[in-house]
Amino acid sequence: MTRIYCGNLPFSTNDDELRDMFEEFGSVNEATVVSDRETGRSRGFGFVDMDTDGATKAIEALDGIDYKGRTLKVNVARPREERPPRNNRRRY
DNA sequence: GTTGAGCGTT
Repeated sequence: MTRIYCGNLPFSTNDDELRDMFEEFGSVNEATVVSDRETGRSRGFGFVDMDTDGATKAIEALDGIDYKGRTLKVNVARPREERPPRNNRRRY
């Protein structure tokens, strides 16, 4: 299984649409469009978890293509960034 | 609009 990052998505793209466009290259385990937790709006990128061979094919096929006026950026995802504690006020 | 979350215990 490989995690894929898909950036520059139109705000109109949903999890299901993202899954559907990757399904044609392999079995998608999980497809998620990231939304801002505080606004509920799409952040314009998402992640797809699928079979490694399908992921490779999908990256080659989808990276750089035009999708609804947006040039998609598709590549293997980086590990999730560590979040600093939000409930810890800075104190000096 | 470019690399996800949670909001005290999985």
